[in-house]
Amino acid sequence: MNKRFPQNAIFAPATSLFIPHSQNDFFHPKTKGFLIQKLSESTDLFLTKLLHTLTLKLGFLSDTFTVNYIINSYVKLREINTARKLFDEMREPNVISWTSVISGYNNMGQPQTALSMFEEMNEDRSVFPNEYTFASVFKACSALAESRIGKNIHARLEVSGLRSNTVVSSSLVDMYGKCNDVETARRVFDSMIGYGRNVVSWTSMITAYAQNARGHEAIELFRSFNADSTSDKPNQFMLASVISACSSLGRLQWGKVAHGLVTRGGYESNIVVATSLLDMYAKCGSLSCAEKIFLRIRCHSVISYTSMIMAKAKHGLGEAALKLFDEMVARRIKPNYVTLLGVLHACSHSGLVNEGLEYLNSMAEKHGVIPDPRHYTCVVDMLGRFGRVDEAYDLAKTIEVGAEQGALLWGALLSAGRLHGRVEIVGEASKRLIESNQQVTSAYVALSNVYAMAGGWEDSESLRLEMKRSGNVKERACSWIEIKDSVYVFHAGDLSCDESGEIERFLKDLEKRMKERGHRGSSSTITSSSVYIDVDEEAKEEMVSLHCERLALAFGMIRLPVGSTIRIMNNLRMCRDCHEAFKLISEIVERDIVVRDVNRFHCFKDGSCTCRDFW
DNA sequence: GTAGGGTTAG
Repeated sequence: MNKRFPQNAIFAPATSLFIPHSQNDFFHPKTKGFLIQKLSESTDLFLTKLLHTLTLKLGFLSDTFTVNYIINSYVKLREINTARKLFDEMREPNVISWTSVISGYNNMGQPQTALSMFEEMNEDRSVFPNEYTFASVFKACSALAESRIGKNIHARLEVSGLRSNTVVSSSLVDMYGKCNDVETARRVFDSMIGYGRNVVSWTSMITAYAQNARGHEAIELFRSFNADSTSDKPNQFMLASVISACSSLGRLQWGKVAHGLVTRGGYESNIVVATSLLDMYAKCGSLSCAEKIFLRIRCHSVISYTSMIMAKAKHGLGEAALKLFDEMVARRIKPNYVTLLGVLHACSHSGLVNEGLEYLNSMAEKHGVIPDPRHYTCVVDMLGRFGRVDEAYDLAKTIEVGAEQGALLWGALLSAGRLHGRVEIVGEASKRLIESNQQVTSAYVALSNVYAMAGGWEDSESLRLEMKRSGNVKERACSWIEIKDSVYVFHAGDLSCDESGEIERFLKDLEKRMKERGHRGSSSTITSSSVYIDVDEEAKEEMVSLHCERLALAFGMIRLPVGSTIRIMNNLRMCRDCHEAFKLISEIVERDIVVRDVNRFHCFKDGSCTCRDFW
């Protein structure tokens, strides 16, 4: 029998390492080192299995230290079941064995199992979680967005005395952020000042703000990070979050500064960063810049395609969005439910109603995405916008939804009913909305109006009183526009700006041009404020809000000639029957951006920003 | 000397 190890590829490069030559050598301490080294390097399942077998033959399977390496090798290769089996066979798993498997479940997208293992570990009594374990467990809680469990484990962490650890605390900040408890996230973040924060801690907190619609605080914190002399430089994780905050705020200037930082940091080729940039440009109104970013992405993902499809859909370019979807499928990038939402939005916002229905009916079979209530809501909205209210209602009735999504579904139908003067549908949708218990003011107002119209004045009055008692009062709607580096806010109903006469003339001109292009007028066409007489309260507010968006646009365009800085914010969106207006506006704005950006893009005083090349 | 945290579309 040949006592030597076979001279194959596994052993060949290891000349500097110990190579066993005799039976006794198998048990030489260096053999273990050799196995461990190979296990930690392995990126191949066959090799790991071979090393696993070798470990068994050499009698090292009872050695916790060595087995941990095998477990981790399987975890890296995403063979979680094999790792778990090996773990279950261990005589004395230590905290590292437990943590490795918990982390493995996290990596496989099985946070629930990760948490079950953590509970099992706590029952064991012979082994105790450490900082590594807590960090992994909070990551599982983040993935589940389950604050009840997270808080419970946080309490255990405090008792354990392991909280003064940057990694554990950062994972806590992230966990609270993902559970929408931003205040607690901030408290943990503030408490970290005693033992140090790093770029990950800051990113966790910035992300907590960015993902909870608190973009201004995200940007403010990013500024503090940059001002803090002990901080590192922002990296791709932080920049992606910051750019996302700029998108949600529609602040193009800030987004461009972040783009400059991306360029300077060398992160432009990072797919996540690039996707966040394209989304930012699209949401800040610049579809052409978004497209430039998109075309520069070398290795596309489902998210980059979905973002671009969404961008085109929101800008009223339905057919272009659908073309992009075809391209994506042809490139074998598998669409997911968000992509299909984008496709349906594209149909909805461009009047491609039959195409939209076709996508809904074939998406499961053709793309393996089963339509969920969000897709149906989108189609209900689409049918409603284009007057097919009965079909919308019939479809809505067949959909089983939870309260939150139900509010969106019936809200869409409520709008449709109101838009097309269908009192009975408004009544039904309002009732369903109120039943959903989602504090939707519009439902109370609409139902109250339905009662009033039917002569049920007492019912109407009591409903309004109930609304006031419950404090169910909607925030005042507003629109805003960024001009140079200032933001102008327009509140619904506030038509008092100095230029109102000029704006009025501009709107009339715009309306005329829309008519020339064959646009059909409707209740939400650009009009003067006088049309609001005899419109119900809620509809009036909605219309004023839409009107103000146009005021904002008009304001920017009248005040500033082409070539100066105009920026439309992300709440500029397609609304019913206004495609033509939107196209006109987009044309003007897009042209303006190009002129402006070629000449005026400065990110840094030192001139080191290469972003100019981009333009 | 083995295990841990942060990013993008909706």
